[in-house]
Amino acid sequence: MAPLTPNPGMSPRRGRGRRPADQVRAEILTAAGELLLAEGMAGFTIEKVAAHAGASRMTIYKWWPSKGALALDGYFTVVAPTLAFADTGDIVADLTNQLVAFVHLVRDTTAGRVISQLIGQAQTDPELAAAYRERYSGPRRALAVETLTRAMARGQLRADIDSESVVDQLWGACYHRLLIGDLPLTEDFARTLVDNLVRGLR
Amino acid sequence: MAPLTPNPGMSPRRGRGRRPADQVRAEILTAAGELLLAEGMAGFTIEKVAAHAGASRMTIYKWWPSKGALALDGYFTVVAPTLAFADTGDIVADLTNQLVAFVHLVRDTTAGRVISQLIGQAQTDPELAAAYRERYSGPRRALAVETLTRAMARGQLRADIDSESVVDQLWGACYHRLLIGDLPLTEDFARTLVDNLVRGLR
DNA sequence: AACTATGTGTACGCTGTGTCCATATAACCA
DNA sequence: TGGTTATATGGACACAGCGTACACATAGTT
Repeated sequence: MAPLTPNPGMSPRRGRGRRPADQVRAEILTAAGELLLAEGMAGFTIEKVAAHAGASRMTIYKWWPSKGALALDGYFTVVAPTLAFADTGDIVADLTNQLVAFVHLVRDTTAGRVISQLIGQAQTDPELAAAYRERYSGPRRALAVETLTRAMARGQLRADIDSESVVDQLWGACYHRLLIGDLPLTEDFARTLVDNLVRGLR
Repeated sequence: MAPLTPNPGMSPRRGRGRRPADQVRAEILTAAGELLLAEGMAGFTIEKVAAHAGASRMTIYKWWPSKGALALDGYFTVVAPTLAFADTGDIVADLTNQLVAFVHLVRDTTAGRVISQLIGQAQTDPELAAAYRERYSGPRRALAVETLTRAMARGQLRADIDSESVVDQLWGACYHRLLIGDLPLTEDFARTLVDNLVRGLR
């Protein structure tokens, strides 16, 4: 189980001495992302990242303040953010599509495990938590709120809705199943979430 | 910052040799719970638990398979489960009360930090994850589903609701704010969650 | 009184962290 | 072209925590 080739496809290490900073940074980030996808946060150590990048630990400590920060950077390097949020004018369809896409990302790729472990790590790493909010959850929440607000303006939803709370009831519900895992995270579940909210329970 | 007295209120250690198993187990669990509330998962180590319990690390390794398992046991020892779920016949009031109580538990006591860190740890500790599901989230989810089912039988809610998904949209939404923390977890938020779902968004 | 189960103290090796040095060399500037 | 500076490198260090092993002490049981 060693699919990670040290220094993949780069010019071989030249021994001691300085290398271009950007190149080193790029190799470290790639190595971090690959290691994250391959082994998850459990096997993610500064030492391993340094080894796979053919770099020295000192360099990593110099550029990243914490293990979590490096992991998050590595994650974004490998998994493109893809923050697009289609707005076709049909809020129910848009929400459903977005949620279903999220469910597939989380279930059918390694990203789900990585996300959950990043969130897990963030519970004891304030810097990582802040970085995660700022770079990941924040922008995504903003896009969803924006879409909901437009739907309210179009009259597809009540105008007095607290759209932030709706985000928690859609994506938060998915994260709940992802993180606790007592029930499966399925496409049907995603559709049911939208249906419950839009139609109401009674 | 050393509020934890070693071996609080127990007969003093008697040096080497065997002590009653039940007594040792009880002292370890108490120490684990107190340490957890005082320092959170970050400062929770087997060594510290052993020190505060006046016990040897070996003993802990003998009885608990992992650090997470010990933490969970310690948590339940100090924070009583309190799984009661009032059923007054008014489903909206019952859900709201239950959610508001949860919000207060999580915000106004140290339990919130501990819960979030236990969930966080569970992301890389399968044994802890299983124990958490079995002993904490599972029973709580079952009680909520049961209450929802009764309300459906009484005709207060539609009969074709998937009550499991509703649980995720109420408690899961709270956990979302607890774990991500980009928006505050307030009593109003809890009320809004119930309102959104019951009335529907349009 | 003997036996067994179990807690205790101590020591060891392992992994990972975070920090320090001296050295080498790329990038920059005169 | 040559000197200066920034930065990457290897290596070493101390520290913490985990998990294990062994010998010894003693409570519970027969």
